[in-house]
Amino acid sequence: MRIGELATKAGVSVRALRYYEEQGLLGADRSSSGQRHYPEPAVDRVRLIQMLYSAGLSSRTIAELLPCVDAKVSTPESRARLAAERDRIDAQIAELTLTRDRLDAVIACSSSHDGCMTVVEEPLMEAVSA
Amino acid sequence: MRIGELATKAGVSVRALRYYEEQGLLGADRSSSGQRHYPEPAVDRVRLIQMLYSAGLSSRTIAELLPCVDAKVSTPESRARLAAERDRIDAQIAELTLTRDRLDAVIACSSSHDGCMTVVEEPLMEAVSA
DNA sequence: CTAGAACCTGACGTTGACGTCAGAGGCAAG
DNA sequence: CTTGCCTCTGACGTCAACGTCAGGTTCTAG
Repeated sequence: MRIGELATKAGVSVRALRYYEEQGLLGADRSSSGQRHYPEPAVDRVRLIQMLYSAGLSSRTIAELLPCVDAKVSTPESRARLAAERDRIDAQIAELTLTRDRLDAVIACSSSHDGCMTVVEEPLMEAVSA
Repeated sequence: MRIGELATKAGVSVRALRYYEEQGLLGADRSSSGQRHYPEPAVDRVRLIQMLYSAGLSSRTIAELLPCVDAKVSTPESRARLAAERDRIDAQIAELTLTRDRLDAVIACSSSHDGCMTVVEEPLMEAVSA
């Protein structure tokens, strides 16, 4: 498939796909006239790349991770790299959960205004700064 | 307290505090010579601002949310605004959880290489694109 | 064969949350 | 009073993940 079709199927822009190639995240066959051609699994690959981007990973980090994913090279380094990013995401989830609970507390307080702020705020902030 | 002390206590840069003021997130008293002076609760406020930033909210959104938090104005609009952002964060948590599970699957596969990729990949990706 | 859609390679523009530097003034200590 | 640290206001720099435009080629439908 050509780049436009892949972009549509994966839900990203054509520019993004060219950028992924530039960053070494996504290879492409070239026709004799220079046009990019992708195999079907490229759709899933692009979606995976998008998942990792939206998890806050940089192009460089993703470029380091992807070989571990598809080449299935099970070196101790690759596994450590994957586990490290997994842990980063876990930490991010924990932090977001705290933020959400903080907002929930504010909402609850705003729905029936009591002095609940002073009760909730302190331990929550300590947990975050820790 | 002056800006340097607040920056240290809240764990952000002096530049960041001035930027928060510029964005209307953090007020400050001024001495006759023009230096900023903050009350003690500013520390918690800055930490809250940081929480919201790291949850992916923009300055503008935070500026709209903060009055709902401290003024405790319980208008239906303010509650809707808070709830909307809470839901956004919830969605973000769900997406991150999927990404983490995806990485976990890759790690498990990499630790004992079987054909687990083809089993796990499909339903997981559908859930994401949905 | 020809119009229009899709593709190509540069290359500059955008956005947000600051970093950083310049130049000038303010403040407590010795 | 002066040394040294803190603070002030601009204002330009940065970085990543693209958006967008220019100028040219290629594919496809009628």
